[in-house]
Amino acid sequence: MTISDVARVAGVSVATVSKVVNNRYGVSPSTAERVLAVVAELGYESSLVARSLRRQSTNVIGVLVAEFEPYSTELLKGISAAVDGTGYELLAYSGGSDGGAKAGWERRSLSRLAGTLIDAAIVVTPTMVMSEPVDIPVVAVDPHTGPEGTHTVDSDNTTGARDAVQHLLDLGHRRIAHLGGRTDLESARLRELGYRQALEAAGIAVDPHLVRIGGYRPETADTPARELLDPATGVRPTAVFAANDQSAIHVIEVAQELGLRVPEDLSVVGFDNVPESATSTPPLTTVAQPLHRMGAEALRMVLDLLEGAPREQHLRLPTSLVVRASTAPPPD
Amino acid sequence: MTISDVARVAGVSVATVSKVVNNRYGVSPSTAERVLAVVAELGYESSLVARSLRRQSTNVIGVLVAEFEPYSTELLKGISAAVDGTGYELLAYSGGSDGGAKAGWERRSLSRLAGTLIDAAIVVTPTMVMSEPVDIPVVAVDPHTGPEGTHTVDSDNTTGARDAVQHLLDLGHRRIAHLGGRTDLESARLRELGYRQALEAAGIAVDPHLVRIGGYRPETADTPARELLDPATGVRPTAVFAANDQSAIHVIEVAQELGLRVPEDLSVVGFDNVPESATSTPPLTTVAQPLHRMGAEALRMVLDLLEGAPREQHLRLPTSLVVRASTAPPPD
DNA sequence: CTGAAAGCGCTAACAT
DNA sequence: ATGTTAGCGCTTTCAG
Repeated sequence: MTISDVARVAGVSVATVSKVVNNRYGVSPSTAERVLAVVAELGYESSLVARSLRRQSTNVIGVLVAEFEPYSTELLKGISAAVDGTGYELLAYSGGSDGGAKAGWERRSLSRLAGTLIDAAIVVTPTMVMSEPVDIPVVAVDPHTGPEGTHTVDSDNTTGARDAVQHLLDLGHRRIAHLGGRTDLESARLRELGYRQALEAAGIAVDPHLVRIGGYRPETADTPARELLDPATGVRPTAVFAANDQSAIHVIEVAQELGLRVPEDLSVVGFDNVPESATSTPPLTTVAQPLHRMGAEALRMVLDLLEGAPREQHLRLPTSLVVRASTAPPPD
Repeated sequence: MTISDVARVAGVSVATVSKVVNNRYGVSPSTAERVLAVVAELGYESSLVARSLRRQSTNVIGVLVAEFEPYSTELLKGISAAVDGTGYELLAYSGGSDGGAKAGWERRSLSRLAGTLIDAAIVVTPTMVMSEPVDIPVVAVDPHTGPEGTHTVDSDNTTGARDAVQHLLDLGHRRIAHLGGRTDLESARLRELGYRQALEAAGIAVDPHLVRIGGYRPETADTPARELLDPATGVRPTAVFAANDQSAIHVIEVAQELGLRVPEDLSVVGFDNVPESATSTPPLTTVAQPLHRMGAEALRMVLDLLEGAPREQHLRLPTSLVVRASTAPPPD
């Protein structure tokens, strides 16, 4: 079903059909009507691909993610709600499958889609500096290098992390471990920073054995979580602050597998407040990022960029602590 | 950054570059090496659009949704996890914005993407019969007309709904309302059927005043929810079985706004078990659909179709009741 | 082994 | 008002 089919059936040239479906001047009402009838009859819809190859603008915003997991899909919900009524459509592309291991997926995806398929892009947790700028507006959410280079939207990771650890300190914990995030992400660095700041402020030295890299994903968090909770490794922490909810939930599962009760024997705090954090057993205490709002703001920003409106290069939103049932005073 | 740029810098023709990047025969090792070096240096990545216009296959599976809300994103998580390691990439397209009101979005989106951009499609809650079959494999999740025509994946809506209502009956409820779903979706029809069956089996006549159309969305559910709970409309129900979680959560909000306590004054049951159902206050009792698995199965099915493997046309997965805190015996 | 040329579906100048 | 033509970036015969 191509434009040629329509042209043939309607007895006109493809150019005329193109003009009609794009409301261009220079076509008689009668022909336009006839063409429109054929379009409706055949159910013709112009190919996004062919059109975008020829045109400069497609009216679609790309959302580039490594994979569709709780974090990116929450963002997506916010973006989707915000795009409503703007006339733009959304195209979410996951080009970094295979365990999220393929570094540089965002540059690849951007090259593949930009310039043609999408007018602008929101890229979620890019792992690299977007050195060579593409020709379309790009907003990064939770970027690699933190505020610098491209436009970004993120939340106050340091303060959020400090609040999380302070909550554990207030409960009486002293041996607090940190299961870090992805070393290539600024957010992970800042959360660890907040962890260290909170401990220092409380006059507690950071025990290097209690700080591990969890990688943000359940699979990558498994080994470090076991090491942290293994009695053979040293004195077990009474609490774990994990760098995100997915790894925090995995810590709970590992703990329970090891016969530890949460929160009686071990307190666990996460980060993000994805909906899944409320469904774990016990429900997870976590630092909430305003993910829907972050998505909406990223969309707003990329739209402004598209229209040439001036924008601050960075937007940082506040976090808030959500206390649920995975934290309690330490044993003894 | 196009193939011509690479060709120029490498001092070869575009045809040669194309052969190199696609591992075609007939290129001397030395040229290939030189081209590859330029590709790496320039960070060239072939345009998905241009390539797909010329080729027949793109190795990307399309997921067509009206919007990114809790239901479709849960499916997406399952699809995303299942695509990992298959070599395919995912492109989720939301073409039905503007309140999800634009009927026929799935046909439009399919026409725009099929044949070029995507090799196959999973379409989520299509509102129309996909009469004119496109030339690519399509699997529908929770379709309009129920098992018929295209390949489908869904869950046992009738049994699930019966279980939900039976749970309320077991608690002692007799005046049980139903806030229905989207009339254009088979799932909504079947859930209402289950509701009626359960009441009939218990010897309770269905009160027409207690059955309203909620449309699956918070906005569309608002008015019918208020009518259901308005004392002026008649004797208030002691329980509401909503056709999905989003509208059930909205019922809880409306009830609380009206000064009703959930579950003391009003019990509420939802359907789907999206993660959000656990975060409402109180947490929602609901019928769980295996959404991740449904997404994974839909992907598996569409991949089999792509490879010409024979498949049953319909796959129906079981539901299960998840009892949380939004249900209790009726007042008095 | 390499390049010239055609063509995928469409739009935009430019004729007629 | 309509049609012809070129060309978007790429792959693929087909000559050289």
